[in-house]
Amino acid sequence: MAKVEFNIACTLCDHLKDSLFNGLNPEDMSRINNHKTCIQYKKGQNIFYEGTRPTGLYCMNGGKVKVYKNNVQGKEFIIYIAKPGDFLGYRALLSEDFYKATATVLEDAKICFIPKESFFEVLQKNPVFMRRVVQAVCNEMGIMEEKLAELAHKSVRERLAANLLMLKETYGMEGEGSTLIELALSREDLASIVGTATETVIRLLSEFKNDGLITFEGKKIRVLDARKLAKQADLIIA
Amino acid sequence: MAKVEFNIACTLCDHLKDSLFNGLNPEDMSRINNHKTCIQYKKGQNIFYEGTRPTGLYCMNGGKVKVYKNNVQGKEFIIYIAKPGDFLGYRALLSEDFYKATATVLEDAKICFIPKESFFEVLQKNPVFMRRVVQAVCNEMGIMEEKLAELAHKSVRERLAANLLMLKETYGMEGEGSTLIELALSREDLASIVGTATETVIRLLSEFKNDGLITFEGKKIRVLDARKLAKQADLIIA
DNA sequence: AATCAAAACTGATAAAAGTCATCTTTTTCG
DNA sequence: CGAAAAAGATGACTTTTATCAGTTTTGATT
Repeated sequence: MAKVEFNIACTLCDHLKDSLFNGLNPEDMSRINNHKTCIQYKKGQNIFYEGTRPTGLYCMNGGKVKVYKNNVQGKEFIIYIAKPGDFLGYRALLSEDFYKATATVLEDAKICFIPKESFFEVLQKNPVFMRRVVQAVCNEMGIMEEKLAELAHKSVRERLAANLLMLKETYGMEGEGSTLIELALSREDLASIVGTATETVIRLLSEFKNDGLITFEGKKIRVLDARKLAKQADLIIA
Repeated sequence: MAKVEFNIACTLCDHLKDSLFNGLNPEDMSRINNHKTCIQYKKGQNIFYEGTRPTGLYCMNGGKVKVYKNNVQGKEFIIYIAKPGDFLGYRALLSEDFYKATATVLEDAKICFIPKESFFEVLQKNPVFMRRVVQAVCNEMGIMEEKLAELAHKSVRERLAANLLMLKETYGMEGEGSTLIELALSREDLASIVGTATETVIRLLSEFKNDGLITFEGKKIRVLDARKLAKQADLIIA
């Protein structure tokens, strides 16, 4: 499981359009580009650990990474799943804090590392970029507030349904016709997203399947009836 | 319940030292000061509503304000309780978004309103201030991640104990000897903080009281045995 | 002080979800 | 390929917590 380096110019990156780096002026772009290190990771490898200090920013070029916290009993809660174009570990970096979560590769990933100094330099010189970062962070916060309320007052069934819909939206292929969740999650990982026990997820998934709301395609899940699923999630009434 | 204006120079504000405005240069400080409007609110009044657009930033000068989301069935989840020195509503403002929560006065409050334009002007002109705001936002996010994991995997009893300790730390008087939670919360509000039913909070509180962990003083709660409470919260083992 | 409303409390019950044990299927890897 | 491990699935059982219905207490108002 050795780390393999690769290289791609940021300007040629397929995911630049989805990234916060999009629209950066050439000077700043090359500052990022010239200082980055790009590494290929295999499934199961860790990107960073809870309790350690960030030394830079990770920028996803391929694959999927889960960011999660472990509680005392070793139970995992997945805070989010990073996809290409996403930044990783910026929260701890920007608040000059330890990592409060661990990041582990879910699907073989290509990730670029930008040293703290380079990132901060661009951030300080470029108020427009700073503004966009702030906006993204605050957006993220809004989503987390939503999740908090959901976790506090929705049943596991509702949360599972809601998360399946979210996963379909976020990791489905582009275009409206996308119904397949392009992410092979284990039942255990799904449980860690929803905040419940693995057995409960298994039972509910097979109920959803029996009711024709979803099907399993290999390790992936296809949403057959998004509307009924939304009803299960209590997102639409009646 | 008419709104009553008052005025206090920012430089003379008792809570400047706890605020993100602390350390602002005189020019920026007076820009904020000259454009602010300060209003006294009574318990129960609303500061802003979920679904509306922010037009500026609120800065707490006195009292307490709860920021919460209502779910479909009308159940409330309190995201945080703002105290003097805190900013209110900056998340939606910075992400150019609607308010995703409602703010209601818990204890008669004095709140200053800074128009969007003035705030953004200072933010843009002053990268150090911007940096501090970003740091605060990211810190807040770290706390919310913690809350998410707590909500996902801890029992109601553990969460209540943890929240009582948090309330003691945050709203107790300064100094180590502070054991009284300086905030008269109804059982219903406490339930909305913990994410449970009012009856459950009532039952657990009286258990905690019987076990000598807390006492009631009027409408307030005093933490008698923080160590045992931390044990109940599963924060320390054995 | 009497009245009313809201908040606090109590008990009974039911539903939801976790845990544990076991079994089957799939995947991994020498 | 075949053994071992991991993931998935199922059943029985228990615990936790929500819900409902009702009572008591407190506080506000006239």
